[in-house]
Amino acid sequence: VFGIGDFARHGRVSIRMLRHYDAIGLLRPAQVDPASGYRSYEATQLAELNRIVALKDLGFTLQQVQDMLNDHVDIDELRGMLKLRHAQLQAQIVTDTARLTQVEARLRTIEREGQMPADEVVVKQVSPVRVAELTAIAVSYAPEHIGPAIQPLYPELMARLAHAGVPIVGAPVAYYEDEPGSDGAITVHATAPVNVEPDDKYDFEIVDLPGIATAATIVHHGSMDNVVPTGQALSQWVDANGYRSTGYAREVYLDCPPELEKWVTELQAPVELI
Amino acid sequence: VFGIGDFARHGRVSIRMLRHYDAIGLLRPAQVDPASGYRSYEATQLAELNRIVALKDLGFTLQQVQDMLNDHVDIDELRGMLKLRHAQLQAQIVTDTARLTQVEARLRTIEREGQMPADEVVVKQVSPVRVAELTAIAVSYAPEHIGPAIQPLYPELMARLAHAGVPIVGAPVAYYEDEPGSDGAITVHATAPVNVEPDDKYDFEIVDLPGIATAATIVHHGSMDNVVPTGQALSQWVDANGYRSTGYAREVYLDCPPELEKWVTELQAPVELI
DNA sequence: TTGCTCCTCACGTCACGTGAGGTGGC
DNA sequence: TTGCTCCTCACGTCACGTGAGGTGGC
Repeated sequence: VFGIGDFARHGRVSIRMLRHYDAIGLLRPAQVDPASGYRSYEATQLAELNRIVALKDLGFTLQQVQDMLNDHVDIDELRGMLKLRHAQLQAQIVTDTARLTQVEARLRTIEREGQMPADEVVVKQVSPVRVAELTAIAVSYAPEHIGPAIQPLYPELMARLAHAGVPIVGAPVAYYEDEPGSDGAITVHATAPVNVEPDDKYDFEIVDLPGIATAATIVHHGSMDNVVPTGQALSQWVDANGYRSTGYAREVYLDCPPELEKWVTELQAPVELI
Repeated sequence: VFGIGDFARHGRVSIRMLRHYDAIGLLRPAQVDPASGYRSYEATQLAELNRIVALKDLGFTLQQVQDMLNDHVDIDELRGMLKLRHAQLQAQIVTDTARLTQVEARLRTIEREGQMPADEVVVKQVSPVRVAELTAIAVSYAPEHIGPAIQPLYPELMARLAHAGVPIVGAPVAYYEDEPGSDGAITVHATAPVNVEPDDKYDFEIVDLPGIATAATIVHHGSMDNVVPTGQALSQWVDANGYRSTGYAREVYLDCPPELEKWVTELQAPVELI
């Protein structure tokens, strides 16, 4: 029979933990002195404590451990809990591995440039959105072809939306697709988020833009004429951080004041790991 | 310029997070309406928010992020923080991988036996301890040779300790080593923790038992004559959970009442991953 | 007038760590 | 009498989530 201190030492847990497990009913001492409140434990309780520690080490909460040990879960629930934990651990390892790669990329940048990278790139999820759009075709993805193709579309789209009385509910988005069957030509889509159903009466398309499960994003400041270096920074980041690009980046026009150098745009490149 | 809701949507963070970042001074809104308290953000602040999110995603605390962004850390500190994070992430991945293996082992046991394993094995660290010891030699590690070799040592050790006036400060421990230059013979050590310096006057050895960095442990109930199945359960667990045994197990005699069937012993097998 | 967006408290989370202040037996 | 072990509160942790209760402009 052990005092709480000896029992804690043998079980490699803290005294505070034993008191906590007592308080929540997870592991009650074999004896409690009624006068002093001193707890005492029996040697056989060490097996019980080991069971608790083992389950806790797998990452289960104390509540889950308690349910498992008191047979509050049947075999199928138990299997389910283990499978869930299995999936969580796999996901955790995947994201930690990605983090590790990013930390390494930052360390390399520090060694090379003597300072922290500008931290501009964030990987996030982009949700689906319904937009009104006009399209045009550019002969290539080169900026000198894209710009002239897309620029006239926006004033026209805005005018048609205004004329149809359809309000814009978010920031305009541009996106690009390969023109099928054509050699290097690009379909450019100029869009603005709306909240209406498709209708033949409109002189623009209503399209549901799918979400992007994993998008590497960067904020571009200034005129879109100077977007190329920002786009390059984005693809370099993607390459250096264990991702691969899976398509053309969307452009979200967050702020488009008359002075072109004050524009703020977000580039959203769809990517996947490794 | 965005209201807090729009800004949160574009940054894929919650409104609550923006308020929190305002409260702790991490990201202040560009404007706050003095009358209503309404916050507003500028498009360019999205780059700032992205920087915060990127560093947070690497696992840094908000305090660390704040220090980094406000240049409260120089380049060497920054490198140090990144290297520390790198090491932490590696350690995290290692332990999560071990957890994953253990969850898989449990799932296999459930499929095979229709119930949760008895959860007896725990991996923990064993700290160094100073002991008084007597030794003997057994011709092999077989239980029928070990038992007769070690059993007489304990009464003798206790008697000599009592005679020397040296108090025992913990549970007795037995450990085993290959007898060098001999074919399969084992040196058996019967020990008890003490708190004295070595001295020629003692008729027992004072030895500092080293700690065990990684020990797989199991609690054995009952006489040591029946320890074999428990030892087998332990080595099966070690094999099934991605570890490898690196030596003989220590035996810690937690409770040794006169009735042999009430003994409680902990086996501590030194192991390493994979 | 009804929605919608926004506001400020303030409690809850999870598993303990860490004092503060005090007691009982050698 | 001094250490030592043990006791019971009770606050702090970290980054928000989640109401409660209320306000201002279309």
